[in-house]
Amino acid sequence: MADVDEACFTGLSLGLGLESYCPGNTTTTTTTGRKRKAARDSGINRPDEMCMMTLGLSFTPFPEVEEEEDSMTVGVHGPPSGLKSLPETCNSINGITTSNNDGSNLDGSRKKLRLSKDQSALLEDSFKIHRTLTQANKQTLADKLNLKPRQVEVWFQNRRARSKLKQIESEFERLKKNCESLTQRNQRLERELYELRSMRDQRSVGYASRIPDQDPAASSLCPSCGKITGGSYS
DNA sequence: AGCGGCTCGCAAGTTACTTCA
DNA sequence: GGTGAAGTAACTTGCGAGCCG
Repeated sequence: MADVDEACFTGLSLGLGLESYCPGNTTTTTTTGRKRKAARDSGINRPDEMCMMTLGLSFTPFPEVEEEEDSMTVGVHGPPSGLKSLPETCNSINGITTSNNDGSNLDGSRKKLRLSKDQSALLEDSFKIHRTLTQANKQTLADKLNLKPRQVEVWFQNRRARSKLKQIESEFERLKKNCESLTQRNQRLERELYELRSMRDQRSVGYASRIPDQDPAASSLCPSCGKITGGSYS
């Protein structure tokens, strides 16, 4: 059964006009259930819509272009480059379906939508309010933006990921600066310690015979005056 | 109450496409 | 025009939670 599911989600099998696939009628594993969900989110939630895809393959979108490969693929012989660069908010150009409902071209290549500034802005605004989506929210946004709910969902997932990445990066920068600062401080203190030890050694030359060697850790710097405290010769 | 199957949402990681220097 | 890097839409996989029989 899983094989059938797989086949139904490839452009090739659709192009061959396999019998229509009814997502709700099959007993599936968790994985295929997920695919079913993805298909539903992409707008394929009715068997008749699967049939529509097959029909969509039955014409030649750009008949003036000779086929270069065995398979009839709209992606390969697709719209003129001028059209292709237009911002597309749906999967059709001049009413001709150019991609599968899963967002990929019929030749199997992935079709990538570029969100407009307005779309991005609205999604950003929504993200600022809530980082996660409710079903209703998702549908509302999708309607507003003329996107599929699945696309809104994906955008939020990616946005959360980007947000987390930036947070990690800024945290890394903060810790790096902290580390640099502490390193500098450590170097400064080591220099001071070295100087103080030198001073102690010079002073202790005269007392060497009278005062036993002190543990450097036993003496410490007075934070207010900077002098050595705790030593017997301060 | 406990169990198994299913669905759903999410995070993490990856792929592939677009844009820009 | 070609190319590599960066950005990002879309995808895959795995996991946990909730629901239901």
